[in-house]
Amino acid sequence: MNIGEVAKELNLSIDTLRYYEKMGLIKEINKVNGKREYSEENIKDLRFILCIKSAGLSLKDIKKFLKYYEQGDDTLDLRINILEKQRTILESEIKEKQEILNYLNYKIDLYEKRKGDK
Amino acid sequence: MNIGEVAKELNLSIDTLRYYEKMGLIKEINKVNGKREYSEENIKDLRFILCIKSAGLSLKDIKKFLKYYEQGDDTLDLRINILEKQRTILESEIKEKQEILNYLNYKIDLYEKRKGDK
DNA sequence: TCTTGACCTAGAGTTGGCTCTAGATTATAT
DNA sequence: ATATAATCTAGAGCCAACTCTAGGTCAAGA
Repeated sequence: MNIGEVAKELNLSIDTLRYYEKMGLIKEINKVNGKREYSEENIKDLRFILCIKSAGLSLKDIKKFLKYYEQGDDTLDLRINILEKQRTILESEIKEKQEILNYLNYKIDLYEKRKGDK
Repeated sequence: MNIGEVAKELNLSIDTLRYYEKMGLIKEINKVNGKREYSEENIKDLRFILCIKSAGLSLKDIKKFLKYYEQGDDTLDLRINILEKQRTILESEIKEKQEILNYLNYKIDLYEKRKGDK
């Protein structure tokens, strides 16, 4: 599969695919006549990345996660650590946004009342 | 009040104060011997900015909001619009993060189980 | 007088995750 | 032979909201 097909298949941009490779998220793609030729395994790797990415991990954490993943089951705890750290971050982001939302609702209410008073 | 005192009082950095001024969020601060001298009104304006900022508005939206604010009660609806748009954004961010969190919990569960199996 | 510390400016750098640009190469269709 | 489309590279640009840098001014204290 060439890069354009992979991009379409995975719903990523071509630039993003090259970017992930440059960042070392995936190993260097084999090239034929200077053009990337993605193997099934490459695609599987990319799908896995998108999967952990959907847990909200940064590319940096994804890279760390993959490194541990390659090292096998001895690193399960390390991988769990990454996910739990991410959970903590997400929980506090949600809490913060919820508080902002409450405040915003309060403000909107005030404005609506003032509008009624006019 | 000089800039350092204001920064301490409002818990902002000096750079941020100058930045807000440069961005046109607040009017130009009066200078004495080339140094900013903040009036009580300047501080009140800044507090108001921080107040709407805590509703999660971008600086761009804050600026728009302030512009309407100055124009008086005729712009109440316009201001409400800004706040409601922000509410919509916040709600969908929370929802999205909640979904990511659910997925993350699911992943962590899987990993914990695998750990138990080992 | 000299040093310290707070302030000044314009403009560059930071962050993450892309996205775009310019110029080159290659394969395919006419 | 040539036009088109897809690919390649290195490196710049984008976004927001700051943050930092370099080099300069200024007033007060020892």
